[in-house]
Amino acid sequence: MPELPEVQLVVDDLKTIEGYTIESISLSDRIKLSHRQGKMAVVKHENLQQFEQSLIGQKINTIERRGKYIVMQLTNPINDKVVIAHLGMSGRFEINTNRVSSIPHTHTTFELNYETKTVYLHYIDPRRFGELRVLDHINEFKPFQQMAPEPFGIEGEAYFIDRFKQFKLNRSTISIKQFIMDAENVVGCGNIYANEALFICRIHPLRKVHVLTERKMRELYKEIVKLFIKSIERGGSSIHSYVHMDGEIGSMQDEFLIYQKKLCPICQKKVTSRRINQRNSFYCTNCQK
DNA sequence: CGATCAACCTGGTTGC
DNA sequence: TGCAACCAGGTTGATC
Ligand SMILES: [Zn+2]
Repeated sequence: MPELPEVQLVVDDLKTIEGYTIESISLSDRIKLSHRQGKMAVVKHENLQQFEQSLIGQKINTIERRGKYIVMQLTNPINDKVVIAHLGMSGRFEINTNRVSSIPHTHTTFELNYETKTVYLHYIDPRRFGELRVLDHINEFKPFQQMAPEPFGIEGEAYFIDRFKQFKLNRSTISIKQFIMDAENVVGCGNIYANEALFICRIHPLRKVHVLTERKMRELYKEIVKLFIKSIERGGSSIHSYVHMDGEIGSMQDEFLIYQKKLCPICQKKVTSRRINQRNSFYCTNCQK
């Protein structure tokens, strides 16, 4: 499910539980088994009991997005905490009044109270690539330390261009696709939006970053942000799982120009599909240089 | 440094 | 039709 727009939509839905207090937590047998085997699926904490104990009694203060991560600031009179969640490839949340989820692969259920209301927050993740962590402070989380600014703020573009200049100076030979999928350059750009943005800007995904111009890089950055906004407006891309917690799906997948396409929408020639850095890339060798 | 692969997983789609 | 092979919005760490 998850590139920046999809994560943003999840966060928007999760905001309904801001102000709720965590009463109890239950974990799936799958998670418990995984931990017994020393694999730590989904719950990235050495000790499951500690994980639960550190959350019970905490009030959910705010829920925000940072890159593709979901950040929940928790507060209680003794020690505040922060939950950092990532949806991996197939993770999603659902909020309802069912104490026990009927959905397969529900791995974590939080019982939440607000005054007289009780709701349940379920985390569902068939592939279990997602992550739930509890930390004392957000600064402890390594991936945030080197992460580029948020793309909807004003610093994003300047940061992106600074990074580009550094790579150029260092004679870096990495490809442009690799560059834009690196959260240290721009956050939230996954495989789909990387393919789409490069096609729209007519840049070949294997083009070396150092041969591109600053002008072209600014254009590319703006296109990525534009795609993010367009996607959020359309409710995100829904391919393998739902985006919205009410089961509604997005329609951004109908707007794809190159991702998983057979023919180029510009010249009608056959689209090339090739694995680059473990991800499938779609591009037109005629239109993208 | 950078590209590639493996690991972590299940389920839907494709192709023989 | 049946079933195996292949593929999927991600991230990290090892290897070459
Ligand atoms: Zn073309």
